[in-house]
Amino acid sequence: MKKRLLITYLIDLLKLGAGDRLVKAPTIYISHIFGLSQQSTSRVLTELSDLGYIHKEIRDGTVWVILTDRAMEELEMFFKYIDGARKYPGEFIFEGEIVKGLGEGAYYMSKPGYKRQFYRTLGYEPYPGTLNVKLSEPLMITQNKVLRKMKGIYIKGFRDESRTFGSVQVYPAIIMEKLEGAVLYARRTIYGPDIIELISEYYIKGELGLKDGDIIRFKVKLSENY
Amino acid sequence: MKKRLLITYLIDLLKLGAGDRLVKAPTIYISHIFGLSQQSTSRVLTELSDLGYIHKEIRDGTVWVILTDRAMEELEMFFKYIDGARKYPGEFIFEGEIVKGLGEGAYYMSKPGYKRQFYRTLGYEPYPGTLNVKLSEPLMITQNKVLRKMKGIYIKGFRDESRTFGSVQVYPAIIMEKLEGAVLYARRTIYGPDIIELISEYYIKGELGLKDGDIIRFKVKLSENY
DNA sequence: ATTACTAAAAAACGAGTAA
DNA sequence: TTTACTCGTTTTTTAGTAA
Repeated sequence: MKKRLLITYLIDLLKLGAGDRLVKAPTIYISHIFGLSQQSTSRVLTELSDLGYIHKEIRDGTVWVILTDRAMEELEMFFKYIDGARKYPGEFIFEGEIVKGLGEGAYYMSKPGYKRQFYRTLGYEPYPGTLNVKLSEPLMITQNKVLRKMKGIYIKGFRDESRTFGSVQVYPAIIMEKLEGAVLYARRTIYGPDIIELISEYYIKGELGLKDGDIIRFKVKLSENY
Repeated sequence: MKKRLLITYLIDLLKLGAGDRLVKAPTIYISHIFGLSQQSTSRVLTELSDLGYIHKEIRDGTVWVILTDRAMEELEMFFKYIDGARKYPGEFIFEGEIVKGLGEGAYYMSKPGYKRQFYRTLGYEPYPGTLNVKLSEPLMITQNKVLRKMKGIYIKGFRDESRTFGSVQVYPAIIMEKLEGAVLYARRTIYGPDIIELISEYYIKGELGLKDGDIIRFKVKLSENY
């Protein structure tokens, strides 16, 4: 069964008070909450138990359940997601750890072919270098994959004497609620979906007093154009 | 498709910012958020549109969506439910309008066969009369159906000279955060699931300064025994 | 590039029912 | 009373593909 559906059932059980104690949960009346038949309800509870989301036992022939820590973690993540959707609709908020890049960002950012286009679309020439952020939460990684697919501001690739440079996309971002910058996605990249790259007019770490290993937060607000 | 599942998709769209403006939502990348294939995503968006939850249009070959008022109402209800589950797990909070009953409550409540048992289980003899509350929100009505099924404190039926009196169940409740009382469910009742009956040691309306037509709130905390 | 139809496979569902 | 199995039916899903 799909996880997002399982979670809605966990919410129902949480509401019954199963978050911190065993509660009586006869399938025949839980079925009214779940909106399923008694049989399907039994099946769902068994599946939740098999997946380690609930502890289920039968006393005097009726089911009692309590949510596991695993379920509570899953619920917390879901609630966090919902809170974000309610409070900051249209915003992608990221949090991750600053990691050392390979230094190749500086090389690319200094190419006039990119610099001109950045100036035209973002209003400034970026500092020659990118800041790499390592995402660890699964939610962040999904968000990164999705944002990448959305095709923000398109920066065309070009070729100089020696080689070709691929196209990139950028999304204006606010870093640590202070500094303007942008998320940068290179068409061809060596990084996986757990790394996200930032650029700005200024040297980000210096400007914000941060160093490698520090936690950094930033948000991308989706514009009307993408 | 099940409503609870539809709502999770609406939350995803809300997060994208579709709550107040048309947002670009190409099925191929929305599919990453939904956790479905491109084809299923297309089908889900079509269904959401058919059900009146989103307005969907195609510009230059890609889908743009905006949530309808109907969807926002549905989401608000869901959020309210979740907030309740998080803040008051194990509690059933009711809100409804005080309505005039048929006066038959007073007759039943004055029967010694019931009075003795109420005293033993609730610790007091109830005021001879019941307060009828009319529930209008669908969530409240569902909650009422569920609570009724849960079998709280069991009060046995009995017979006197003339007739038999059916069994009832009660759940201790706190009325308007002040007055102790109980929800009463008669085994045989003439009321539908949109009416819920309250009893208390005192005359509830008098004690709380309420009259017919006023809004009343109360909560039932599920005990460890049911 | 998209969207979304068709068709076949997979998953979920509930009635009947045993324990 | 319960729970939960079997099994036939319905619903949901995705690959392939046309537009």
